[in-house]
Amino acid sequence: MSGEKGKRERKGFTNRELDIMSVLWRDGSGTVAEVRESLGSDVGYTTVLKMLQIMEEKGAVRHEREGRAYRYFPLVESAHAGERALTRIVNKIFHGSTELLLATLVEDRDFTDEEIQRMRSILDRAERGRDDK
Amino acid sequence: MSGEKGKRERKGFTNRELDIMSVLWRDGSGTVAEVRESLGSDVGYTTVLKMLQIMEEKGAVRHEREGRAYRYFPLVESAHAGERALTRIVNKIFHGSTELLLATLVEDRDFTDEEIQRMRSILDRAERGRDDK
DNA sequence: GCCTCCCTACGAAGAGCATCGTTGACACCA
DNA sequence: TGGTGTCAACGATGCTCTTCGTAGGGAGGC
Repeated sequence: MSGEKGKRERKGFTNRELDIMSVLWRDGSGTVAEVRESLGSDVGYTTVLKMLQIMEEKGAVRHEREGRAYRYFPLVESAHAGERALTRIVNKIFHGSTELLLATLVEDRDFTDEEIQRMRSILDRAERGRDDK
Repeated sequence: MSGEKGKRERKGFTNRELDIMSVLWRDGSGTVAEVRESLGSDVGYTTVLKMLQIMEEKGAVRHEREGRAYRYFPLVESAHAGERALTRIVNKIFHGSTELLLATLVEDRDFTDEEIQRMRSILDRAERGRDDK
């Protein structure tokens, strides 16, 4: 059994954890007060602090001292979290069909010509990328 | 606003609930024994039964008698659950950018020419669909 | 010095999740 | 008719999530 990374195996974020990570990903970092502010503040200061402490234990964030306060930084990358979440959804909800996911994604959403063009480009790059291998 | 609509507000599925819904979506329906079989892992019969009973309370499934057993049917549609899950991911992880989600989705995945072509078609239809409005 | 903020640390509490043991009903059959 | 197997109902348990109250420490004002 591998000495995997001492602590907990990352299993995905809980709802609240995801709220907090979302803020850190967007802003790059945040103090407890800043994160709390961004959350919309129907949540107590010590609650946010506690969550960040637990998330640090789990290896999702780290902190640096900044004056008397701590500044928290995300350690898990959003792309990685997204990949994990998407894989789960594809498998559990769309029976492994990425196409079905894409169809659901674009349904009920409106895009501009530019957005659709950029999405086509993403598919083009994927195609070429595969060929390059 | 007396609102609150009596029943539980659907808040998304838990991990185990999603495992079970996935089986019901795939097969259309299932008895406790069938679902348990499909889950493969080492989960007890009464555990599956209990989960299904709770999910029925929450309005996610219903059951019909079949001989001495119950047959469970999904009430929530997979497309709806998928839409909800995707919205959450787009907002929390990809900052509202569907394009970023798509880029992550196709990255690290290999597709055949046919799959990519079909995904392009999905975008085409989305474009025409918008124009029709 | 002492008071008032602002910060972290600690622990507890309530709710929800996931699991299973036990019980009782019923049917089949030897 | 009594044993065996399959089923739902119910309650309990241990764990995680989320929340916050309270305590303690230091900086700055008066």
